[in-house]
Amino acid sequence: MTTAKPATRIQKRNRETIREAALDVFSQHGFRGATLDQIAQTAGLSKPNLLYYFPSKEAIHVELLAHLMTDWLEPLRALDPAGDPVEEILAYVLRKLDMSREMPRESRLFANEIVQGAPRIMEMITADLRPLVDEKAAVIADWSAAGKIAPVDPYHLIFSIWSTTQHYADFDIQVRGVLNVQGGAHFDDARTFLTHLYTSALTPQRQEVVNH
Amino acid sequence: MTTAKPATRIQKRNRETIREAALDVFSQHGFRGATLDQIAQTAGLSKPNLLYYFPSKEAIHVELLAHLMTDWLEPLRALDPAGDPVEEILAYVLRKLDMSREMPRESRLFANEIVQGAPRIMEMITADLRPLVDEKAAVIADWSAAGKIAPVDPYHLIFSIWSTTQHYADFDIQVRGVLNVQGGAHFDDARTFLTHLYTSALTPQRQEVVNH
DNA sequence: GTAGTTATTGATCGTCCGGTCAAATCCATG
DNA sequence: CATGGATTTGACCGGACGATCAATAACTAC
Repeated sequence: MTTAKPATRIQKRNRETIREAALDVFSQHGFRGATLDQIAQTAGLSKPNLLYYFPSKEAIHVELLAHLMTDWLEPLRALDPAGDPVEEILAYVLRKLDMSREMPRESRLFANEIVQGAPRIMEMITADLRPLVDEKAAVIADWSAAGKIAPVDPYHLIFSIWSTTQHYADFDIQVRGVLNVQGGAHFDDARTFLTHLYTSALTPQRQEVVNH
Repeated sequence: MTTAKPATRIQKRNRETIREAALDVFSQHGFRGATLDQIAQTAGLSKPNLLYYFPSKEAIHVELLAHLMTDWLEPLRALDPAGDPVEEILAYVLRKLDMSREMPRESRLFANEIVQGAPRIMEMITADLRPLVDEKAAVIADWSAAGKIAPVDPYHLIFSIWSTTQHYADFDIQVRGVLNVQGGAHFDDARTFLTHLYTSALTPQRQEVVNH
């Protein structure tokens, strides 16, 4: 085609600045609650200048969601069918928990969108998320059938992992309100708890005969 | 004071109609995303008529949140220190799951608010929620110490119960997108899974000596 | 039925917000 | 340092939205 985008040095810098600011604002207020003025001010640019780099408010939002979906699915993608079942799932849990601590804005961006019916990313869910979950759920189902982990519904297991880990990002304000803490110290306790929760739920009953 | 509120028959009916409509709209679009016109249309009233019964958009929202907080805490309040520990906690889990199926709008209303930093209900969290959680966490901690349930962090146990159950209401659209289902049949699978999850996590290791 | 209160609404106000545009400024290249 | 494209911005537009108000309609009590 006739597409030709040299992509200036200034363009790269400003588009990234805008993405960063938009992530801040969108994750905090949701799509409708965020304003271009807020994003512009956070980015240190003027409002018309935002719209010089992105065609619309929605375009910024969609780009953010699309760009982040990849990172978001990476931990599940990394679940290795050849690895030790309990270890693999536990590694997935803890990786997700780490992401809640390190990328709470991204988590909240998705949470905002999905709670409100995912009007702008439903397509991504069925096109990208579902196939991946199907694939990994099959792996987990195989592990269950082989007696390598306790028999569990793999889909609901995955749902529970998403919810328990993302809770610390999405409901951060509530967690802090209840625990009355400021920093991130409670993530260690969460780690310990979730390790216990999933270890006991997944470890097969007849542990003594596993290695025979 | 000089407060005197006879509360007309029409007032009762219309205020309730408005609350119902507002719950619909706020839970679906969040506070900022909802408009008075939407609420008015859903309620079958004119916009000025809404504002005859409530002083402002925010007043409707706040009243909803305050009114629902009580219902929301009831299941945890019902956790009986004198009951069988595992049964009590499991009953709490399943009650919360039922509420996600039967009251998804209420769940999403809170989710929307909390994800965005709980600007309008932070006070309720520290004033109502925290004391109750503290009280029940102490009960659970006692059960742990007495060896009646496995040793777990009571706060993070409660967080996990909130997140796993409310997930089916708040992230409903994602759950349906992944499972490719329409009705509510998956709630049975969720029930089975969560029963397994919390039974295995809470049952003490040395089960044989429990009754002696 | 009529007086007085309660309820309803069309019209309108002021503000906010997404988006546009023309003019001005910046900047890389010859 | 001149030229042409890239970048930036002040001013503005049009629609949406929360809220107000005066006027009308409906209802209640006597």
